[in-house]
Amino acid sequence: MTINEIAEMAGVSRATVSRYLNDGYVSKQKAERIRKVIAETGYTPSVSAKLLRSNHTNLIGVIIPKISSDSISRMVNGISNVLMAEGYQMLLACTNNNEADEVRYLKTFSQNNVDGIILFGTVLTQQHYETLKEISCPVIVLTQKVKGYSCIYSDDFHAGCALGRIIGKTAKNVGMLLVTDKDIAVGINRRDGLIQGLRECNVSVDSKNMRITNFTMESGYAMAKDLFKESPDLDTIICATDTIAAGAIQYLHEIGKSIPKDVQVSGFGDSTLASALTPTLSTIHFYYEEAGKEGAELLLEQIRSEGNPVLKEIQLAYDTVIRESTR
Amino acid sequence: MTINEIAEMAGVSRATVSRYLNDGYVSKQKAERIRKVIAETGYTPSVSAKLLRSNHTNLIGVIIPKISSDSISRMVNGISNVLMAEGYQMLLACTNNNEADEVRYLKTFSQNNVDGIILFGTVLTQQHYETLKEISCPVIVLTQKVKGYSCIYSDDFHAGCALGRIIGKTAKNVGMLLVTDKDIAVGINRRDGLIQGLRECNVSVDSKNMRITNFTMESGYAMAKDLFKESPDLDTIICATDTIAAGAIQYLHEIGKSIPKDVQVSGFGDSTLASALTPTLSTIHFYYEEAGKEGAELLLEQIRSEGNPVLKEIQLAYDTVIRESTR
DNA sequence: TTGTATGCGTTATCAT
DNA sequence: ATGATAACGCATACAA
Repeated sequence: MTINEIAEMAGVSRATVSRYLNDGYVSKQKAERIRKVIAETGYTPSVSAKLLRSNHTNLIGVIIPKISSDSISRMVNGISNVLMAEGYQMLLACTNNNEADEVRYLKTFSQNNVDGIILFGTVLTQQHYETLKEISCPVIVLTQKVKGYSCIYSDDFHAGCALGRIIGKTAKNVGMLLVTDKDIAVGINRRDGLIQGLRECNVSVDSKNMRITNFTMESGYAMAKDLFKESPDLDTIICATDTIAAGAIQYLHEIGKSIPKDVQVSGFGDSTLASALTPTLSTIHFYYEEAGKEGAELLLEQIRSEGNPVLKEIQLAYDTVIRESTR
Repeated sequence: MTINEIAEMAGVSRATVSRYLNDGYVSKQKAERIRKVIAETGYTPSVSAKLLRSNHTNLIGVIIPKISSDSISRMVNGISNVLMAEGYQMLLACTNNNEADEVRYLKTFSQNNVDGIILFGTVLTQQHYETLKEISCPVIVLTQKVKGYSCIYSDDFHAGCALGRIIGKTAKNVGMLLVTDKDIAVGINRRDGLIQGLRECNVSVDSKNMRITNFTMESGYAMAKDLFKESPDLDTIICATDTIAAGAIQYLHEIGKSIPKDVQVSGFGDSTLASALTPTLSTIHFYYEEAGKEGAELLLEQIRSEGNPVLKEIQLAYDTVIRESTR
């Protein structure tokens, strides 16, 4: 079924059918004839042909570091809802934390003429910046603050402060399970916020009691073990994510430490995991779904106002969620 | 940048450039000239235009019921890896368990000329079958067995048997936390397998000790509560998914039951959750990532052999994973 | 081996 | 209000 056949069947020109489909600037009678033919044939216009002319694809590329993450899937969910509602489709690329793949997908998406890109930032290299510059469509960055681009991020620093202030009240010997400081939001901001909050309670953390994990439960377990080999008398383990905390808790169970009596533990992110753990995990709640929603809306706004780029930075709120794993 | 400009700059016809890009049926010298110009300009062919002619998009539509699920994200990961490696892109649509949306996305994808569709089946209605029939591109169904379509599914029934046989050895009063029996794989097959396995141990389950949950932790919690109000002396809770089991465990902790001494608990799926819970959860491991991989490969095979449709059913293996939550 | 000409299904411009 | 016609960027049958 093409517009030509419809036109012929309705006894009008294809231009009229096109107008019927778009402006609607058609006489009552012809409109009715066209309507009928379309209904009978079940004709739907070719998307490719339409796009060849209009030069936009209604496709949005979304690049995420991994798919099996509670926080990421919540954000993607927020994005997806907005996009679908607005008639856009979501192209999802997963890099499995491979920075080079991030750059690669950035290029692929750009070549495929997506109307916009949402990049979940983790570590942003020089490569990233160069590729971003070459890209013609709007890009917005999620979870990291990056100059020159619209971005949505959480207030990791102050969330860390808030959590640090609470935990600091009942902490003496603190160990920290962190992530690479190449990740500004999670690696640096959370750490610095926590340290600042603890300091306000006159608690300091010796750098020998800090470990870098790679975001996984296994690595949380391993580094907790390592930490206790170094300092067996730790009474507090602060983790950069809930997943890491889950690994730490596993280890503490294993060596028979009671949580929070012997050792208190905290996470970050308020994942499903956090309330399923025993004891339930004290953590920071971020409005991830909201972040995704805002991100998608911002992108759409940017797409629609082509020419005058609307650069915006949106910082989302957080809540401290105190459960059973802290004293 | 269009193929015309490249042709002009290279001093050849656009047909030659096109051939260079596709068949490669071009003389050395001209090929070199073209290569150079393309390298200089950074030209990439317009996808839309190419597709208008060739009528295929290199796009694969994937429809999933929800994104924040361990099993689903593992399968999607498997799919994604294969697709990306083969130069396809993945269009992801999430229905949030809304059956009508499933049908809607099936149509949308079809209209957008995706080359193939992977449908994560949950509940398949008459609507689904009718829409599937109208769709011209290959479709493969994941996690459910459906006649007339290629599908990949786990052996839920026998997995249930195996688990039932093990748990049956130490069970007397069994409660079950199930899901709707509209979901053949999870709702019926797992249940029937479990019951069969238990029966082999001369354990039977009273239907008054069964509850239907809606896949969530909250619902697992609520139905466990409901179950114990009915039968306070249950010594075994068998759940249709790990997530449901997590909710049940939460409730058992709350009422002070010791796991597995007082009550043993089992799940299904071997999610990350399963090893993070306290006690760690006995469950069934399914090769989800493998399922996704096989699904994507099967779809690609089907796309490439257009005309003679290759209908295949692949049933994946399972492992029983016995951890601390069972006796 | 190369170039010319045509068509893919739309939309937009221009007359009428 | 409507229809003819030209573009969009590419691939391909055919001619050379």
